[in-house]
Amino acid sequence: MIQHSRISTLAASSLPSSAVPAKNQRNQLDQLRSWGETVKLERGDSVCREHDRADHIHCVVSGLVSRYVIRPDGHRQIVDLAMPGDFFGFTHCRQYRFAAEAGIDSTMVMRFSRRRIEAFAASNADVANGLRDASDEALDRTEQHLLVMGRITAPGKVGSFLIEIIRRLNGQTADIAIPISRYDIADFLSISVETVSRALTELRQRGFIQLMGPRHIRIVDRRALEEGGAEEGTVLRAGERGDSRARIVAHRPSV
Amino acid sequence: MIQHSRISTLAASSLPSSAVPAKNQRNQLDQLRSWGETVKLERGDSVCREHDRADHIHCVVSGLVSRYVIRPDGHRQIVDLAMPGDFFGFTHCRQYRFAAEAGIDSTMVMRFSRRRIEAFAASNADVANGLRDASDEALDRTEQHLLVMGRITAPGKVGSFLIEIIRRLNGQTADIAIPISRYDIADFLSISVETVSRALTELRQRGFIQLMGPRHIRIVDRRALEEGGAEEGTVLRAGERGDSRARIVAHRPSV
DNA sequence: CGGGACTTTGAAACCCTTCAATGCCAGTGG
DNA sequence: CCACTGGCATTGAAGGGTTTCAAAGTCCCG
Repeated sequence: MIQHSRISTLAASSLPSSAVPAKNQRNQLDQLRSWGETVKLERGDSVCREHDRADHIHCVVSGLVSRYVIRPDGHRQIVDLAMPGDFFGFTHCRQYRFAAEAGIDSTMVMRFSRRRIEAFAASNADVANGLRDASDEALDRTEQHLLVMGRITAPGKVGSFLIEIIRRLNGQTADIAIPISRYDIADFLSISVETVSRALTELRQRGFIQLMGPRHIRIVDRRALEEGGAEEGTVLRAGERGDSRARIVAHRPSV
Repeated sequence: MIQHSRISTLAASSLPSSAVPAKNQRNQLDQLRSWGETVKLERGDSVCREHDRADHIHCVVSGLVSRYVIRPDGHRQIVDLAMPGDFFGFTHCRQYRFAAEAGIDSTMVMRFSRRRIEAFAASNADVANGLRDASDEALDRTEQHLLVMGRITAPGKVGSFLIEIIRRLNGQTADIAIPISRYDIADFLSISVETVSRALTELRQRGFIQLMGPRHIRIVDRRALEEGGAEEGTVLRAGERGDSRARIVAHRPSV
């Protein structure tokens, strides 16, 4: 569905092969790649803070980066989960509007000086278009997040989240090794941790997913997950929805 | 806070003067502007549909454009409100992921052939960077929407929405002429129409806003609006929050 | 003047949040 | 080796906010 960025070749040397399409536009991008500094981070290590001067563009090489804000009431809201191949740090503001930190250990992040890259892009269309692609990808990603946030029920949000994660992680199998905790999921979806847990339990009880472990989930009925539970075509035993005892009677399974 | 796009000069001839910074990068952008076709739309007229082939990039000249999806259950979710100077249609997918239609009468939209503009950008760094700026602006806009969606309470969402709208519309005065209906606000915030109405009523009763008419609102206490209601520093008479009878006793007003 | 779209308000049901408690597991130090 | 600690996950119960259903009011326009 979503194609890959031209500028992905930037990090080609260190990205997993699956994330790097073989393209021929590495004209001057090779030089650009040499400009990147790669840093290795442990979970919780900061990439940048809110209100820091926005003078770098970042690219996740491996691991995971959470971008978030802390609200006045102390709540954390995660606005983006950047995974290998994802760029972040694009903005028109002088300061970053979000903090960013590694979500798991051994996260590798490449960063580029905005000043240098802008100067380069000013006269090099390839670089400029590469940046544009990366920005467009970030936009697609954010819009997808917005769609998930727009779901009304918690099982709907969590289900959409799982599908999106599996799409971005492997896209092939129905098994997910969720890279983040329940707390992270909660802050990503703006619901409470308990609700995340209950939603997963409900999805399991309805037969939509299997929980092999806290971080290991298998998608059983993708369609039902996308539709967030009791839609047309889904028949509940007792007719009520939302009750944790409700179960599927008839449904067409799909990966 | 959010700076302006280089490519804004594209529509310079028809944009309101306030939206067009005087920049010197109109080298070949003038030519590009001539490529745009401008169409005038009435409320509800379609700009593009979901799953249409994504072969145009659009720019709102005047009026307002809603971008949205219709969910399987019939719910409409608005993911973007594009206002004068805003570009939309950026995506890596071959098809648009959202429909777009005029939100008010006499909306003017400029559109550019993606094929032509891509071909031009491939060798012209100015155009490529202009497009990148426009994409970055769309990203900032979407992330802002995400922040609003992340608010927990309805008054918080509606309050943030009002502040964002006034920022994008005029940014100066405390008065807003809301360009959309309660239904649109509801679909934009993913809450029900009734809740939007009740939230506005509550914000009024608390003294945060004044309702001069359904579409005419005045911000009285911007700070309180940003913080979404009962935060520290806000003292309610009876101690409870959320009761429609609750009122502010002491608070520091600000525009 | 009636129709239709929009807005507001009420009441009941439902879902989520919050508070609380339990269980699990890995890492640590006695 | 084992108790202990801290982070994470799950579950229960109560309260509160939102949705849903219903109805009334407003405004514009044909």
